Order: sequence, then C-alpha cells, then structure tokens
Amino acid sequence: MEFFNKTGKVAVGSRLRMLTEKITEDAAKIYEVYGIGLQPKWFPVFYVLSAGEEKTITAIAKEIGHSHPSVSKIIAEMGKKGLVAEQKDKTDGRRNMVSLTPKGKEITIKLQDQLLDVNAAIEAISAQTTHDLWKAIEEWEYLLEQQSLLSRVVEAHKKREAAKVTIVDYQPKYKAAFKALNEEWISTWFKMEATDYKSLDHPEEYILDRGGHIFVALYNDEPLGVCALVKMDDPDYDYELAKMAVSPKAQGKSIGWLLGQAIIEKAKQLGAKNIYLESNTILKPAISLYNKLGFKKVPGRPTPYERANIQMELDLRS
Amino acid sequence: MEFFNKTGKVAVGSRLRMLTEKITEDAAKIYEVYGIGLQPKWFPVFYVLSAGEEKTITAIAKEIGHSHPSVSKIIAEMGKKGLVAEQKDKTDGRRNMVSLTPKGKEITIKLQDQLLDVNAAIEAISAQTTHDLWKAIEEWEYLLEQQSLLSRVVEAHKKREAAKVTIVDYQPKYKAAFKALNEEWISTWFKMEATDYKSLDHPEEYILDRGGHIFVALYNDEPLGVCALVKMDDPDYDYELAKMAVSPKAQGKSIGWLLGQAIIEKAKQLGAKNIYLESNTILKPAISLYNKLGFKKVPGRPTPYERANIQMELDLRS
DNA sequence: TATATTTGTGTAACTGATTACGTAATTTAT
DNA sequence: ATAAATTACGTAATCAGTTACACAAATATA
Repeated sequence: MEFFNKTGKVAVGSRLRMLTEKITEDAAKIYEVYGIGLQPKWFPVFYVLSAGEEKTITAIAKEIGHSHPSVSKIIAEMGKKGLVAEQKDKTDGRRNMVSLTPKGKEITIKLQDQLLDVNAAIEAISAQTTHDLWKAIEEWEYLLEQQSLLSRVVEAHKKREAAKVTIVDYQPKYKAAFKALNEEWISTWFKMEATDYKSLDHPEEYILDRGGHIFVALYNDEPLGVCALVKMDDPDYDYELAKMAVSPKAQGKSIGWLLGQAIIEKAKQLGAKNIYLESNTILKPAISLYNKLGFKKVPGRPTPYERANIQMELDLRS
Repeated sequence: MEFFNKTGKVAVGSRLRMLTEKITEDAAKIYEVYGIGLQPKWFPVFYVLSAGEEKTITAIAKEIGHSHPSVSKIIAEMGKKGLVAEQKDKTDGRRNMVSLTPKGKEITIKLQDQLLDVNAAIEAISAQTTHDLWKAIEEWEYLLEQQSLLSRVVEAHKKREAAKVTIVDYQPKYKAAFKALNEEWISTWFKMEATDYKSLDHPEEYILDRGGHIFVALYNDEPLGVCALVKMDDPDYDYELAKMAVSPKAQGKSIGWLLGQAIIEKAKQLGAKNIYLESNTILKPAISLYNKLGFKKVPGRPTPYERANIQMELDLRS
C-alpha cells in the first residue's frame, strides 16, 4: 500500500487491520475448501475444547483472549450445529460447562490435515521474509503490555514540549510575570500573605540582592513558569526552593521539572549542601514533583507562612 | 498470549486481530487526549484530503484501500462536523467532490503535533524490538499479493498428499485395478473399443511381454492410478504413453504427474529418444498434464482408436 | 446470620468495517 | 443514434467482534 509510505507509522493500526482482513478472508475460503463445516471464527474456541476437557464460558474466553459474550455466541452457534454440548454445573449453578460432542471430536481429526497445510503455507511465507511477522507481533504484545501506546504517546508529547521550553535567568522584564504566576496559584488555593507581597513585589531586594536566584521558564518567549532559590539564614539549610509557579495552561510541558532541575544545578554550583522547601499537602502535583526531584519530607520548622504544612529537603552531598 | 504458542501459526489471523484491536483502542484514547475532535477512523480520509486537493469518494477509497461505502459514510460524518464540504462535479454529475473546509484545514495544523508524538512513540517501540513489525507487514502484503494464502494452502495440501502416493511396478494383483480405472474414464467420455479390451484384459501379453512397462500409483496401499509405457513398432517413435487413468476420487494428489514422471524416467533408462501419446482434446485436465510434463502437439498419425483426435510427443534428447 | 461483593452468564446495543444491490450518469460499441 | 457496459455513489444488510447491563449464584464480611 503506497498510502502507508506517506503517512508513516501512525497508520500501523490501519495497516494491521487490512492485513488481518486479507488473511481472515482467505481463512474463510480455506475452511470452505476443506469442507469441514467449521467457521473460522470458531477456531479458537474449538481448539481449546479439542483437548477434551469440559470448560466454562469464561474460562474459554480468558484462554483465547476474547470477551465472554463473544464466546457465549460462538458456543450457541456451534451448539446449533451439534458440535458442542452445554451442561449446567451441578455444584455451581452459574457455570455452563461446555464440551465437544462426538460429532465435534470427529471434526478434530479432519481438521488435523487442514492445520498441517495452513501451517506449512504460513511457514513457507515466513521462510521468504527477512522480518519475522510472528515474532514481531509477540514483541509488540509484550511491549504494549509493559506500557500502553497511549502513555508512550503522552510521554513523547511531554518530551517534545519540554524541548521547546527554555530556562533563563531573571530579568526585570519578568517582574510582572513573577508576581502574576505566583499570585494565580496562591489565591486559587489559599490567600496571599504579607510575606508573599514582600518577595513578589520586590524580588530584587528580598531574593536576588540577598544572594538568591530566580529562574524563568519560557515557552515561545512567553514566561509560563518561575522559581526562586532563596538564601537562608539558618545553620541547617543553605537555600530554600520557593515561589515555584507554573501557569495552568502550560500543563504537560515538564516546566516544573525543568525549573527544579535548574534550581538544583545552581545550588550545586553555589556549593550548597542542601535545599529546603515548604509546601502544602493539598498541592498533590507539587509534592509529587518535589519527590521526583529527590526531596524528602523533614520534621516541621518555624515558618512565616500559614499555608505551609509540609517541609522537605534535598541533600546535595549524597 | 500463551494460547498462540499452542496453536502455532494457523492463528496468525486471530493474533493479528487482537494486536490491531489493542492498538486501535489506544488510538481512540490518543485522539481524545489531544482533543482535536477527529475520530481515529477518519484519519486515512482526513490525511489524503489534507494535501489540499478536491477528491472523489472512490478516488479516496482507492488511495486508502477502503471500500467506497466506508468512505461515503466517513465523509458524511465528517461533513456533519463541518470538516469537509461535498460538491457535485459540474462536468460529471456522478462525482461527489470532497475537500476540507477551513475548519478542517485548521485541524490539519493541530494534528501535526499529535502525529509527531505518535510516530515518536511507535518508533520508540520499534527501536526496542529485534523484529521489525512494519517491514514484516510490508513483506506479507507483497507475498500475499503474489500468491494468495488460499492457493498456497492448496499447494501445501497437494504436496503433502503427493508424498503419500507411491509409484510401484505392475504386479498381477493390480490387473483388475488396471482395467477398472481405465474403463471408468473411457466409458464416461467415450465407449470402450476392441483395442481397449485387448490390452486391458491381457496387459502381460500386449504390453509387458512386448517390452513395455506399467506403473501403479498407491495411496494407502490402494491402487488409484495406472499408466503404461508401450513399446512401439515405428521408425519415428520408441514408446507410447498409454492407458493413463486416475480415480476421480483421488483428485488433488498429483497422481497423474507422479505417474507421468515415472514413465518418463523409465523411458530414459531404456534409452528411448522420445515418447508418443494419443488423446482427445475434450479431456482438458489430461492435455494440461501432458503439457506440464513437456509433451508437444504433433501432426496426426494413423491410430487404432476412434477417440484419438490429438497426438503429442516428448523429445527426450533435448 | 444477614448483607455486601464477586463471579458466571446471557441479552441488547454499538462499532467499524464489509458485501450486495439499486440508480443515475457517462462512455463505448454497434 | 441507440443499446450495452462501465463508473460513481448511496443505502441496506451483514459480520465479528466489542461494551453495557441485568440477574442469579456463590463467596466474603460484618
């Protein structure tokens, strides 16, 4: 299919479907040629029953990977043709025990030849290919079980978006953004406190001039995230990670992560032995980000903020 | 899927279907996440239209490998959402020209990002596999186009059946079969002639004792085919292939082919320079077999048989 | 022991494709 | 110029699966 060369691999789904269709179409004809009176779609069910044991509908469904209504329907159809017998389980009234009838077993024998021939034909095709379809499917099944396609795509999206984000040093022109981004989340969850106004209205005096740093995350030259590294006057801690704020419209771009990384990098450059932070457990994504960055919870300390109910630290020496 | 390890490759169809399903299921979710308002099944249609040109329903169907009703339905759905516009062709009243609306074109741009991410995710999966699914599908598509699965299976069947056939030298116990098998086809198509009775009732005297040979094809020890190599008293020809007969219930076992091969082999051993035969053009499969064996039509010669209307020879020296 | 939860199954409705068929417009052949 | 064949396309029915839901039976829990 010329078409698929253009679209690229996004169309694996469509392409797989078409190959599947072609094969099942021929499968139907093959069953007809051998005149066994078995519908191709019955095959998986028939196959598991051919071992001889009685099985329940759900057990069959689980084994062949179909939904149970699908098996239920197939069994009904096969029953009509006299290939299977259904019987309620005596000890468990819910169970419908299914097994092959003598007529069904007869077909098992006839089917052997067909299976041999189909297998031979498929092996012959495989022998002519340099890429093994069977094994490739197996690998895909495994990998998709590890992580779904969806979450892989989301991951790819984040990675690509993150590449568009640049982290830069604070400049006076970002003053408004620094305040606005912080005010946005603070007033959403809590209310602005006096200490907030001090540092947000005067970042130069209260943060930079005292040996701190501020980073700004730009996306298309627009400041969508900010974060400060504040020098602390404390025997236990050198710096505090504070005023981390990311615009809600910039979700999924890893801005928080990139800002955190920049802050940690800067602290290391400054020879800090650790970083301290205060937050609130109501801010789940924030706490989860801090965890990912390596911060650990520590016992509470005095704080000027009402909203702080959790303290964390990152040890830079380990 | 454990199940597929048991069934062997007969179940490629089922297995492919399940992988396809898993992928398309996630595809649906992916479209949802990106919030583009495009249904996954619309993608192929959307894609070909995104080039910008107006296209007819059937042209799209052909390009993406769907049936035209499928495209017709998809276009109707997309039309309802205002993504495509339909317009009757002025010069050809049958044609329904379809193109993207401005709204549809807008989506094209939004879709770019999604395609990038999905492609990246799939490439990431591919990178982790040792067997390339994409290329494997391509190979299968190609090989199935060359020869359908059905005809490959039929071929495998013939080959397997042929392996069960053994060609043996004539023995007195096959005398009845030699006559019966020949009488069967002769009286079906023509009527038995005096010359027939001579050689069928007395094969030893009329064929073997005069330097000829008879081969019998056995299937499960049952004689289902016979053929004679008769010494000729003729300056042009050494031997005649005659009394070839295969039971109609033994179709698809290549018995004719195997007998023919044995006869030719024997003639070569005997140092014959050629083999002659007479037949009737009404016997299509026989003539086709003789052709496959290498016999060529030659001008008519005197013959004791009324039914002969074609003569052929095989040159063993070339 | 009474209640809640889980399990096994069947029915109904949906889905994304197909084939079959009908109709109208166009093209080809006589 | 007319008849026959082909082409474009829509509608209906079908197919092989699915999910959603209902209900009874069995099991777990308070």
